[in-house]
Amino acid sequence: MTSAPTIPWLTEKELAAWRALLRSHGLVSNKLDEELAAEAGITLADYEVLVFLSEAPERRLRMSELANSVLLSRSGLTRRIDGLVQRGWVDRQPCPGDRRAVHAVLTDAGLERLREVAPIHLRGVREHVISHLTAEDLEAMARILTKIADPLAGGRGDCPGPGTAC
Amino acid sequence: MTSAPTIPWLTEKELAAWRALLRSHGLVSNKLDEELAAEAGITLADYEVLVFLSEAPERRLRMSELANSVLLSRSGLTRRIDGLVQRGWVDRQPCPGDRRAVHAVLTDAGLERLREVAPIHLRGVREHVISHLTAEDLEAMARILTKIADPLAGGRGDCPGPGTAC
DNA sequence: CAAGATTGAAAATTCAATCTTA
DNA sequence: TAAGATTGAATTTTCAATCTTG
Repeated sequence: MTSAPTIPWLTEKELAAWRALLRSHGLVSNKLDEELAAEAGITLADYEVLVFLSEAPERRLRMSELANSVLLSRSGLTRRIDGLVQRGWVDRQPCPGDRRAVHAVLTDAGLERLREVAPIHLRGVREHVISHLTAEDLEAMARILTKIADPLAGGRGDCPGPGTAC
Repeated sequence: MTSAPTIPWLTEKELAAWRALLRSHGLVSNKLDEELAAEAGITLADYEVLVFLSEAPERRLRMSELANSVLLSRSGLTRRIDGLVQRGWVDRQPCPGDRRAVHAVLTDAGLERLREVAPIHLRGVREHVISHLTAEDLEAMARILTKIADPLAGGRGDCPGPGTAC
């Protein structure tokens, strides 16, 4: 075997770990989305928007920040918020201090809806993810996957943090 | 605090592990897709189809099986294959023994293209995933995420296996 | 009638262009 | 001029209906 141009392949174990990430995420997401649609009439994507807003200070976030959080393009988020506004779960408000920006705000009705739906989603997470793992597994999983995610999160963590203008 | 109807929340650690899965997958996928598009002019989604076919016996898979593998609806796969056929990387062939079924077959040109593109993708996987982890991390990651994925994979594993008709 | 695949219509997402404000 | 958000056009994905074969 003459030495071919070295291709930087991965070892079996590296490949297995990477593919397990793809596979587990895909299967769990599909399942949770399916269950949420069937039992609560809401998309996992919409649900996630409500969750992020509910945990933000004053239940509000700039469109751009929210788009980053839910891993969606800005125009994609614009349309997703359109739908949530129509259903009365989110409100659009001008951002005081920067008139270019817009805040998406979780309404009382949106929070109410989230409270109704959350138990269904969380049951799914427990059933399809948590229930298979030990406490040690959970700690390792969070630690390992955080090491992967952090370097890609634009340098700093995910949260806008107190330094964010407006 | 009067005992409210018990909502089955998750603990902090459970939530952290679950969210780390969502976040790491999303960030890595976006990054790899971006890099592949920029440097190789191919979508991560298309790339994955080529990979699955290249690893299948005789480089061929039934449309349904392939759709399951890449987590896409049947009609979605039909259209994805349309594109790959147009570019000459995949061929459609009747399935001998079951005339309802169709095989997607990786062409020589498709295999060639895959060989060109793989190094770019694998470099990304190494850079954004593997490089942050120890050997123990990799083993734990594969073990844990497999425990999550397996129960959702329709009972048996992922591979069609030798028992598959046709 | 059920299974496998495809098609047309609808929904979701992205890209490029636009509009407003910093 | 750049940043933030939105819009129209194009792409991608899904749903329901259809067509063919078991």
